[in-house]
Amino acid sequence: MTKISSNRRRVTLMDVARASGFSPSTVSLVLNEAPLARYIPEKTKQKILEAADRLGYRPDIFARSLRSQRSQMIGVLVIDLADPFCTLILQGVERKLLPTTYLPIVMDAHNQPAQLERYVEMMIQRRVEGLITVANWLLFDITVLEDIDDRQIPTLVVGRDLESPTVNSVLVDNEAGGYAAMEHLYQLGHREVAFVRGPRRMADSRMRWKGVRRFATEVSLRLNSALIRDLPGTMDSSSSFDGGLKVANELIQSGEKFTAILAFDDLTAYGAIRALSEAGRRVPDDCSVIGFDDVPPSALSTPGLTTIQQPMREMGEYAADYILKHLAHRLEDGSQPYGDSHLMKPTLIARGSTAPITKPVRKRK
Amino acid sequence: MTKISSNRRRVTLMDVARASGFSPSTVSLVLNEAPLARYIPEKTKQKILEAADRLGYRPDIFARSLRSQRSQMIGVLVIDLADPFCTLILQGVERKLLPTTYLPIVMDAHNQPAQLERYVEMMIQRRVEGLITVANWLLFDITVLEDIDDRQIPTLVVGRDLESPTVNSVLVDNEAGGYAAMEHLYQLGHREVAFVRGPRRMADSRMRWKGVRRFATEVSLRLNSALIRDLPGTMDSSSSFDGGLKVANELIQSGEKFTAILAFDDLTAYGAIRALSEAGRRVPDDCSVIGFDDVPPSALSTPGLTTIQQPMREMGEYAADYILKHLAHRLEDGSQPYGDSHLMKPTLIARGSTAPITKPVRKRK
DNA sequence: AGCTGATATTAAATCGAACCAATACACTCG
DNA sequence: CGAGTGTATTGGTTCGATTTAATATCAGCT
Repeated sequence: MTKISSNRRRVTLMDVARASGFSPSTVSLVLNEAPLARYIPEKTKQKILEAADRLGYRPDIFARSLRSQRSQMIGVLVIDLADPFCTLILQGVERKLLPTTYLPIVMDAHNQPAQLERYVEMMIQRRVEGLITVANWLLFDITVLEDIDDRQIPTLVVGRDLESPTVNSVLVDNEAGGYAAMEHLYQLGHREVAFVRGPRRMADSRMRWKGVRRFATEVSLRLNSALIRDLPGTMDSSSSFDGGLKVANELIQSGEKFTAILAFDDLTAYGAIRALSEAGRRVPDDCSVIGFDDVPPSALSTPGLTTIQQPMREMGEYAADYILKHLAHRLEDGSQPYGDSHLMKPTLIARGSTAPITKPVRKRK
Repeated sequence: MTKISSNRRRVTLMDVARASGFSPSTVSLVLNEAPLARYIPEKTKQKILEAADRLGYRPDIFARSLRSQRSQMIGVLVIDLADPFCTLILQGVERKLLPTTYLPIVMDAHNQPAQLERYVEMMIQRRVEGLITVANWLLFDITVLEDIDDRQIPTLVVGRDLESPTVNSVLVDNEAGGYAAMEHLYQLGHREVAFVRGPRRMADSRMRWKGVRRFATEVSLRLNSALIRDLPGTMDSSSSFDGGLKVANELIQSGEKFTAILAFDDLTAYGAIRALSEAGRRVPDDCSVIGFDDVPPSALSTPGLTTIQQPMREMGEYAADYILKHLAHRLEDGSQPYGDSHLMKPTLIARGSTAPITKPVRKRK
């Protein structure tokens, strides 16, 4: 029965030593099940364990860290906590770390690159043993991570391909996702599809588009270039709603006919839905809309949003596993397979925002 | 120009001492601007600072913590990170802590009381200097916080009134919120309002209802008891969508006439909207819906959700301030004004899900 | 008796910074 | 001239656990 001591002073290893009649060294060996404890008789061990338990001994984490030079902490740097994308990945990381002795330290850069840099500094100062960066949006300078690399801290980037030879990453197979989204619309009968692509510079957007085009080519579908638009370049996740709204409005204004919109991500899709609604076009009756990500609200809105689901929790778990693996093998094998990026399969989630094209599109003005 | 050293070995206080020609003691005094440093001439200080900078000295946080018995960490225990309510509070906390030397340590209980308990243990073990608990939903056992109190760790609960004499809290003025929501619907002309209240045992729900009734009494409006329903008791935040869907369906099935729904929170409101939609009733044309919380998706859905906004970031900031204040005065004045709960003002956010009652309600079957 | 090797335990060094008590020197003043 | 005060610096201890090297005991063997 472990008892929580309510004494004012901390219970130290020395106290346990005194109480059990052995030296601090012996107590330490026993409590840590160190190799040297193999010759210590069971009877002694019992006495020590009993004493430690009775006094409610908890090793002082400061002293232990100082001596062992280990923090037992893994930094998780997130570009924006309010972005559900980040949150879900975080939950995956946490789930994997829970049964270990490692503690995730979460820092939120609030979409500001400067914060991110400062936080990397803080992470180093706090001596994190590994670093996971969730930065789907920010196009940040890779030099920030050089310090990290310098200190032999295993690092992984989630949700973005850094195209750096020194840092590994895990992300969704954007091309497969783009392909699946286009395929879904095509199978519902849509031939005139409008596209709201992500910012030009984003690798994510380029890969998704590549998938879309690959499918179009396979079925010999010609894409109308007047229906292809990009979100503006300087964006963070929270502004993609506004971007989607604006670009969809332009599409509607253009007068080009389309029966579906394939949006860069869920928030962009919601912006498009708002624009359609304001123009008097119903979703999905008058126009289907498909997103990308499957953030939690997508299941709750009416209509539910059809989207390409990124396995975010799984990506978080992969990240944590990656770090743990490297931490475990750090001593025997220091070399990492650098520049690797692991792709995970996306899944189409069909909800209410897409529908078969049955009747001819009503034109309203 | 601060240079990041890339040497294999850490730069220690001793190194700076050797490089500057002074003793470690002197170096320590200067770098910490300790009281005793007042007699040290500027010239010496400059030399030491220069040496420290040149070598890229960073104090070892383990050693410092051990000696000073301070972790410089503040624990933030969150009932569910995926809940936007928690996320926003977290951002408030972080914003306040950013300019300080304190680091927030976030732990996510994933809606499981058992986790919460385990995490409190971990927090104590990691020696957090303060604790903020965001637990709007969970009706957890207060005994968990007893250990905390025992150790003189300043603690604050956000989003729930614990009704405990030993722990303070900050939360929104739920009664004022309920009042404002009802007032809004009334002013739009709604007289037949349906209510989806929260679980009976939740203090939040009771207070909101009190506000609703107070307004109704003031304008002599009789509430139809057939239109008053409760969400089931055993719930977490993620299931309130399903709850809202189910209860709203029951209301629709009941055949009672109503022109608006006042929901316990935003997710419940979204559940209700789904139910209405499935029954062929449009929002807000056929029925207005109002929520409570103003979680981020509420602004993005179509129609946007009218709701009572909780000042979540501000509550987070208040919490951080509270802890910082107590930490600052810990030594001179250990006594806390226990059992206090600070109320913050909610704000009505009118969006597209509520509308004036103009035409008579179409009845569809 | 002397040696080996397994068993059992501990003294002492270490991690790096903080800080109290001590020292050394230069002054001023009665 | 010795006591007192302010200025400048440092030696040495402390925080609490880990770990290496060392010591002590005893059984078994030649």
